[in-house]
Amino acid sequence: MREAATVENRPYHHGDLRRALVDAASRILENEGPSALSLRAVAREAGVSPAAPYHHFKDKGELLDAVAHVGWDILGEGMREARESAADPRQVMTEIGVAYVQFAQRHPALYRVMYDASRDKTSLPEGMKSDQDSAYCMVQDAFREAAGPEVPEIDVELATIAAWCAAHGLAEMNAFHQFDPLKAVLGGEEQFLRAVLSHMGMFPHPHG
Amino acid sequence: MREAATVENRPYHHGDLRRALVDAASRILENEGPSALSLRAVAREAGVSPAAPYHHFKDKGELLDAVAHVGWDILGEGMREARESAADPRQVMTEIGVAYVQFAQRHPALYRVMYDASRDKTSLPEGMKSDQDSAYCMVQDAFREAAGPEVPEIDVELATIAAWCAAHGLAEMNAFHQFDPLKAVLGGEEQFLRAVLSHMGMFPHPHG
DNA sequence: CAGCTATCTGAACGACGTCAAGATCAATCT
DNA sequence: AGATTGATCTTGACGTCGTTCAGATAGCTG
Repeated sequence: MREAATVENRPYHHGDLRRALVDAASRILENEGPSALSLRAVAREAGVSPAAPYHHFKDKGELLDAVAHVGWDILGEGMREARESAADPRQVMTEIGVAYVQFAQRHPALYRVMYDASRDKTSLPEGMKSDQDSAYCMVQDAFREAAGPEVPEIDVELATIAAWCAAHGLAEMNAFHQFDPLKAVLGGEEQFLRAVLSHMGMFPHPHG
Repeated sequence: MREAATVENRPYHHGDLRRALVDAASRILENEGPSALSLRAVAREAGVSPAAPYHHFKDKGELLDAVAHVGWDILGEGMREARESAADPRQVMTEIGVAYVQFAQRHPALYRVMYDASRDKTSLPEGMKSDQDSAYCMVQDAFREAAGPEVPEIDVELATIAAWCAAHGLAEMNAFHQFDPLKAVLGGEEQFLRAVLSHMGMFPHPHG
């Protein structure tokens, strides 16, 4: 019978420390922000010594990769839901975009870790490349479907990249309190997001 | 007669340490990357003790703010040049966009510092807010001019935000080696940038 | 049961951001 | 001129960090 993760009668061997560390890191990230996310703090939160994580991760970066991995999982799930909740198929892209940006807004620190993990790396770590690809392919498929077979593949590719970049940019800007006054004028976060997205070429808007 | 900045007959008082520190920080950022940018390393590079910077900056963050400040200066200059080099006024936006993304591509670490400096801050530091605003207003004016007087101001605002976010997203993605294979196919960085920008609604493209 | 290997601890190292106390020097006041 | 003041810089220290290594512990295999 396995307990939660924090602290109990602490057997010498934890049993599932790897998962516990990732959970602890996510918790710290959410509650205290990225500046509090040290390896030692994670170990502390998980109730083990500062050196324990090194038996499950090569270094701090590899832990963050694992955290990023679950981030991509959650984001992918949100995008999938958004795609299937779209009434008009012409609006699939917009709904996916909203879901994407809202994810970044709800988990700003995690979102940042996800991109930091893939930055400055010549080759992405094993699982993450495929996670990222799966989300990317979702957008690509939506474009291919909306465009029809006569549109050349290179344009589908470029449109996907354009949409991804635009969403990423909006996500970063929006997640870190820019544009706050304008949000008030437009009546809320989501209104604002949809308004901006509707000004980007690849996110069709409902009313004309 | 003032010498360069690194190391010489080192008088006890430096004379212009503040500027020397910012220069040293920029140099480290460019040559060794953001992970090497510690306060101590900056002091070392400037030839002073680790505590010396604290007489010119409240903490490390304030030094980075100063570095970001010069970054916005350089970026603003590049955007200004791009605006004036645009032949067709309908393409001003595109040229500014290219200049923006190319700046991030040439100074990836600096670009990151510029946005890190404005993140997680309830109120932006003195000079930076105005620097950022001046660049932002440049884009806004370009849109207002291109749109004409019958377009409501709120749409100009939203289009500006949309363009800014899109450019920022492309800048981040492009600066950190994603999409490398596609660049090869399209025949170079700038070709790629223009192709992606042309798929974003607010950057008009020349050929049709 | 003995031994092997994976897992975890404890202690240590160098680097970091930051601070307090003292040294040094430029400018100002008398 | 000489004394004083305030800004600038150094020295030394504190606590935290990432990381390593030798040794303790415990689950697994024979």
